[in-house]
Amino acid sequence: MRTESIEDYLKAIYDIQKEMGKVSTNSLSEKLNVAPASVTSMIKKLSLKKLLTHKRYQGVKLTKAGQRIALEVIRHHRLIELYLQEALGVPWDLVHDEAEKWEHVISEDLEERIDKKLGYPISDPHGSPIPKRDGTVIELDSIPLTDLKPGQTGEVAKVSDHDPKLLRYIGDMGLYPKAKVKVVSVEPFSGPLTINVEKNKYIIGSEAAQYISITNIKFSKSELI
Amino acid sequence: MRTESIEDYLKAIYDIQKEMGKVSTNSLSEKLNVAPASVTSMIKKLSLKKLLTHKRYQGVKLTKAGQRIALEVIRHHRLIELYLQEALGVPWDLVHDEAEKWEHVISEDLEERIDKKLGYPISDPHGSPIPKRDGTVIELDSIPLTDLKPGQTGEVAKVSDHDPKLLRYIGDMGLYPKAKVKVVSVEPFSGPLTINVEKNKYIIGSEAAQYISITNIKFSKSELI
DNA sequence: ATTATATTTTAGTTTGGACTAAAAATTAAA
DNA sequence: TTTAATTTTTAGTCCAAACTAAAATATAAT
Repeated sequence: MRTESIEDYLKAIYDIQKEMGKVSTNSLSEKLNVAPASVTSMIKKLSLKKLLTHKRYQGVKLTKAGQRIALEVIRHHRLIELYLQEALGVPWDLVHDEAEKWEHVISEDLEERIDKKLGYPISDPHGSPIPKRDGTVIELDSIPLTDLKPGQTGEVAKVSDHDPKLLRYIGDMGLYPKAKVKVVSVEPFSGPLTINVEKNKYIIGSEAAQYISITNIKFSKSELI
Repeated sequence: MRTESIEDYLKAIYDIQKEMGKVSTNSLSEKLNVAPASVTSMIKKLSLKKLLTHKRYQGVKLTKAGQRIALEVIRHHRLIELYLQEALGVPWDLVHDEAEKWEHVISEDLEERIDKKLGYPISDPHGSPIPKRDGTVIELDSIPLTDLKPGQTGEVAKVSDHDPKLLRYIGDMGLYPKAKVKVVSVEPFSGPLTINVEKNKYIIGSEAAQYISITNIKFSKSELI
């Protein structure tokens, strides 16, 4: 059977694999808010079902079948997020939590209708790509805002959607996907960054800035963007 | 806690209470597709939580608190059904199953948005009333199509949504809520009915006809409606 | 290399919600 | 009114998925 819990684990594994490469028991425990021992036993089960492989103390890796399911669920999630925003005006800091529950119960038929209504979109409100129904994804490469040097400009590729408060903060500065940013200065020792977002100047802590991914990076001589 | 299962029980109890008056262990078992023994133990739990009262061998009755939850879930369900039809074009025989799952996970906030988008509707695609957020419902009274005498006309009030195949059959005859019907003749011994639906003549078995509720019943001398 | 720390796994419980089989209570029929 | 049939409840299991506490393994530090 394919329970909600299994879907959550597979999705989490996919996410962590993407972000950090290695997927440890502990990282899953933290991401899913369950005890490490619970993760161990679920890993055992998923391994039996051939949805992942596991080398003790070396982490976990999705099989083709496991990745397939993960991407299906992620596709649900991201399509739903976008739909909630576009069709029902749900603010972007709330779409995640709503989608988190709906993603497990939507039918393929309804998903198809939503996809069509949205015009077969390729990314969600936070800039993450929406996997195709056949299980393909195009992850664009981008780097954290904190890695830009003063004078560099770029475009917001995506932002992390893990914390609504963070999203509201980011949104208030206009840092939506596609927004043009220029780094004016960076304080040392993981200090704050001074940035321009489409003409407006902001100061943002590195804590927050690391959750914003930038693409299309260039050098700009001009004062403006 | 308020689990999905608890919500399903309360909803089922409300429905049966409405349809048949008495809510027996067996009727719940049948409606929910679980063993009678399972019902007994759930009744015990719900009784402890003061969501219903129970007299052995005499059935079950929702308390105020229990009815409150039931109506909340039913409200979710019916709003979702209508939304799926109106906004996403889901055919009326499929909205029920989809809503059955979504109803348990939708937030109050999202429900409010949907309600607003639909213009605060009062009934779902099958003609059942949508409870208000404060827990009030107006159930219009109506009688089964099988109870009409030849020559009587009426208007479809609601149709049962328990079986998609039945809904498709009913829909093909145009028997949606508000449709005008005239009973031309009725065969004895629970035989088929000959009816006119907005100018078209059909023959329908009493099996199906009993699931169609009619309101606004009058006598018509004319051949037409 | 030995000790200390961190990570992961075992072992054993708990909880919710289902199940079967058998017993008890109620209602209907002879 | 005794028997038969129906309905409901007990008693005991099972399963998924979580938990805690303790043991085992791996990595880091002295």
